[in-house]
Amino acid sequence: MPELPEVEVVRRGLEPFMARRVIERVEVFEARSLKRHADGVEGFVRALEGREIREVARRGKFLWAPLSDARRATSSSPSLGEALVMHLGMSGQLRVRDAEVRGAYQASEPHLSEGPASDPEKHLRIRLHMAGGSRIDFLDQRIFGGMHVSPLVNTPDGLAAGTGTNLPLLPESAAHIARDLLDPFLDEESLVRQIRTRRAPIKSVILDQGTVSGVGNIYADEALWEAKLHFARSANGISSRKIRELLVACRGVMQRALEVGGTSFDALYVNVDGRRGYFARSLSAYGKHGMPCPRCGRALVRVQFQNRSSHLCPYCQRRR
DNA sequence: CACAGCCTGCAT
DNA sequence: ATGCAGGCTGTG
Repeated sequence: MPELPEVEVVRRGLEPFMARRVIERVEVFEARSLKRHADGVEGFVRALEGREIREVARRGKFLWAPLSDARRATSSSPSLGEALVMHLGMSGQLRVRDAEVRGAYQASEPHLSEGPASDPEKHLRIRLHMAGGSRIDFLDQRIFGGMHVSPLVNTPDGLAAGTGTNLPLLPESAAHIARDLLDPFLDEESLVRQIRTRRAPIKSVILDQGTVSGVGNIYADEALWEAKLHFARSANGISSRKIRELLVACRGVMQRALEVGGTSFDALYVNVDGRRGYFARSLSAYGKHGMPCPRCGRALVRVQFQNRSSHLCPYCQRRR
């Protein structure tokens, strides 16, 4: 389940193969992967073929690639350009096929201890052929992710929109997404204040991408465990100090995951070479129900919360 | 703010 | 056959 660290690993992997390269040809094998694209498969292909990608940017779990302008802006409809937007959803993968990378992929294959290598063509939904011969394959088992082309709009604060870009532009379709915890322009004190105005359970608040982006179920449970907070506590009943502690835990766990290539909890998350991340072995709470809490030794539990699993230590993380 | 629905693969 | 996994959108 890709969250911020996994998406950032993918962004870094894509950059050398997409930035300042022209998209020569686009193949769409699954129209449902373009659900969020306004004018259909043909429109998507037309919007991309022959256009150059400037860079690869990320905010939270959203990736986008601003396109060099082919379409001229008119005075009646001034345009800031558009971007190819990519979201991995639950099970999306972006894989680079290139002589260089294929070598790395095959060399790494024997280290993929868990299970056989997956069929590289399975669940192939979209393929971008880049000038220079590399291919970007979008694979997605569950089709929760996808691609679309969206106009770019100004960031409300006029600052760079996210990681990998200096432009104050982000896709209209992702304009409601808040800055993430690895964003240098995140205003943390105002985030703390904003969180404390909410009455919802703290876990719901940190999973709300419009409040702070990039956190998903895995890192939410890890950070709540680290900060010794119960998921169901109302955000407005928690001290500013504790909220700050939680955000530090969130940033820390995501930073550490990023450094080792992300978390591959099951076979669904891999980087652009098809390699898994190593952070699963560092998880303290997520998926550890029945095992001793690394802090107090009592058994961790898994409970249902808002139709999702939450993992916690009932002793360290009490409601009050 | 809460919840259904989107999806497929795998476990029960 | 049924349930579970869950990021995000759209509805109430």
